[in-house]
Amino acid sequence: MYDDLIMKPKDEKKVEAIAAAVYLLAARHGLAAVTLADIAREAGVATSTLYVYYKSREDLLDDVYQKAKTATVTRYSRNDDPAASLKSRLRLIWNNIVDNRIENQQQVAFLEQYYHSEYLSETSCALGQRMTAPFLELLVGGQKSEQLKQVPPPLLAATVMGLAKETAVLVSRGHLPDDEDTRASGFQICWDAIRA
Amino acid sequence: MYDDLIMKPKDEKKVEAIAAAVYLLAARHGLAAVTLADIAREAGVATSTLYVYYKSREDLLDDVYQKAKTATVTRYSRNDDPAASLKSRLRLIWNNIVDNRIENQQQVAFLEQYYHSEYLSETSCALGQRMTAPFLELLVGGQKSEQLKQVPPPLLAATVMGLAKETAVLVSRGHLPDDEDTRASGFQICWDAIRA
Amino acid sequence: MYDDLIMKPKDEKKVEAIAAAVYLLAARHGLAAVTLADIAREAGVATSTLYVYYKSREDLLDDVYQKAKTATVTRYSRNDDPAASLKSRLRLIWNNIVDNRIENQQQVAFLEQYYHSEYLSETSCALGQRMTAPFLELLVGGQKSEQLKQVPPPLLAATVMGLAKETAVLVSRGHLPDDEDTRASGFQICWDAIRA
Amino acid sequence: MYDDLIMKPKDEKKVEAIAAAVYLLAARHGLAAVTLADIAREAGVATSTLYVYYKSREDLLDDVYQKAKTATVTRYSRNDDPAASLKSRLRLIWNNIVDNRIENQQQVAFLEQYYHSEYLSETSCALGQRMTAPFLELLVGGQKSEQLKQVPPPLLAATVMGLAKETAVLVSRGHLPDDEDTRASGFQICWDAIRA
DNA sequence: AATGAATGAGTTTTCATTCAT
DNA sequence: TATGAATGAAAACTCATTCAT
Repeated sequence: MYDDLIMKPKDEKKVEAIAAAVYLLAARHGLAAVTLADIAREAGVATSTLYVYYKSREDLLDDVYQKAKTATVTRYSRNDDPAASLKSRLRLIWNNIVDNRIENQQQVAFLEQYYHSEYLSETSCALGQRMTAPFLELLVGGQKSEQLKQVPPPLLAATVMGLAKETAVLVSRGHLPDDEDTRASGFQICWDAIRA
Repeated sequence: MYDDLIMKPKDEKKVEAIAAAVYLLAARHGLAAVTLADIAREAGVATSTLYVYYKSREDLLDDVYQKAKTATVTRYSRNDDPAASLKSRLRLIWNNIVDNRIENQQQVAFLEQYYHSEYLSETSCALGQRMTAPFLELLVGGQKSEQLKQVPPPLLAATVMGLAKETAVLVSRGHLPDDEDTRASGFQICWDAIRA
Repeated sequence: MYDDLIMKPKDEKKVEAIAAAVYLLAARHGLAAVTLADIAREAGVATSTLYVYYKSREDLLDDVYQKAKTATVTRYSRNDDPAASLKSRLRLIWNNIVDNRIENQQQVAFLEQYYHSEYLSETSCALGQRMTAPFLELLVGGQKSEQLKQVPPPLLAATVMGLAKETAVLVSRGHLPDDEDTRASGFQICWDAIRA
Repeated sequence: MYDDLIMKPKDEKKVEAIAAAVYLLAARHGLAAVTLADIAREAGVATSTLYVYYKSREDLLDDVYQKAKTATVTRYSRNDDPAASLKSRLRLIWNNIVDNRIENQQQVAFLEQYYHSEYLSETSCALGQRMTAPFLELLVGGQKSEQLKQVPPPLLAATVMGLAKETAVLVSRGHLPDDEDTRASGFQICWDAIRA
């Protein structure tokens, strides 16, 4: 009965309003409690309008997830200068991750909940890996120049991202101030963790 | 130990079966998709029987959360020897955290989802902080003896736990082998991260 | 997620009330216009109760169809005496069909609409053929004794059933009186149609 | 010819495409399952375009019904020669009915479902009777010349039409071959049924 | 005339919770 | 204590219809 798996997003503004509504509501009430009626109300459209853009609730959330994931990973490498030193580049990336977590709390809250709550579509799953490939290459380069520990590269990557996340969470919850000291301490920990 | 949230915990076996069902289903299908009917079926009781043990769905999940959280945190300090060196004690704790994540994946999956998806009851929230207090004290002691970095203690705690988590996730997903090398590299990273 | 294809009818009275509601509403408003809320109201239960008995609207209608079809075909051979003459037996069957159509108009109305409106489940489809087998044998017997025309037996069966239906429809619509004359004329036409 | 039910029948091709879509979809999925979106897609127009031609869904179906009904009844008397013998004329009509049912299965499927499923508009209802009037007159003529049974004329009409339908259904379903024998047997049954 | 987009008013379906036994 | 059955409230989803372009 249905032709296409994904419907054409017609009005980009509405699609973005829908995504923003999902982020907000997931962060505020928890993804499990977010209904299509909530999303529609927050996005300023009728519930049935959501079905003009998406075939089902699952489709909607999956698309929003992909949008958010792409945006997030893109922010990780913002202002990255390939000519800079390894430590400088990692500091920038680490800061980008912390910034992203703090500035886009709602998006991050949604991403983490959706990641757990439903089996991601294969497309979404592959997406994550594709985006982190350049980051892995940077780390491998650091290992070759013997600046970083000779451990499995995914462990290095997980260390950087995990530590950035922990710092950001502490800041978001008010356990740490969002200042230069926090950034300095946080990255020092990160750098000491991975350097050779 | 038991407050009024739990109504008539006569049959401990049933309570455990219910908790086990919740862990399994949350890990398999995502907590948001777990219905009381699912839990009852998996636990081998009738749906209405759940109300013999709990006042509501929220109560049930909250109790299961507290059980899991307590068990988890308890495992963190298993075999801890207060007389041992700081590094030894942290290595043991780090390994305990990794072990717990690998051996009790379903429980951990539930804990993380529940933590995100709904506002924890105050009781549950306080629980987490109470359990980690001794760990924080250990770290503060390490700072006083100048073995650890002079940064806010929560940052040290988050570092240890975050890094243990990252290692365990890589192992669980098959990206790293579950062997001595992994443990050695993982803890080396952790120790370098926090040591002065 | 679901265990059984067909749920166990728990309260036979309710199942019958549901079926009766479907017959009544299908006859009154047309099957396409019958909603689950209508059925529930007419049957004196809550809408959600329908889902205690059936997995979906389709399942419900399919089960009601099978019930009605079985009941109908059973009525066709009511009081049939295998020892009676061919003509007597056919007259009885023909009358039974006419009676059924007149007395169970609602059921018949539902059967005809459901037959058209949705692709019947294979089970339902097979049912029809199984029930008419004895009738076909009777006709074949009549051909062997050269009392009936030597034409394909399904054509004889369709003739008897089709003519009984036409008579019943004329009576139901008030175009013919429901009396002995009508029965006599009607069966005379039928007998002349098939006799050798 | 056109009343106010039809709004702007400018493009006859589109109107025909719409009707064809209705026949096809009603036969394939059942009339109850046919949505305006389905019809539009099958007819190659936008859904809202249907409202250029019709005021509502009901109007659309009613118009399509009238078209189909007229076409069908017209086919019944195709090549009818008022000068021919009664039996010849009835044989022709009987064959025309069988032909129509076999050749226009989709149209017939739609007609029967629409006839059952919704109360026909008065116009549509009257149409059916108007079309069959000449046929009734032919039968009454046959009774006057004592060639046909002295029974209520509607019974004779129903007999002829009902038997033609049954034969056609058996052929359509593959239970009978579409050959001369089938036609001969079929009409023999019909003629024996009604002749005096 | 033709249509893509939007929607209100419904429909089916789900599920936590209650209740009689 | 345990449960099968029932249900109200709310969820997802559908679709005929409207409207700006």
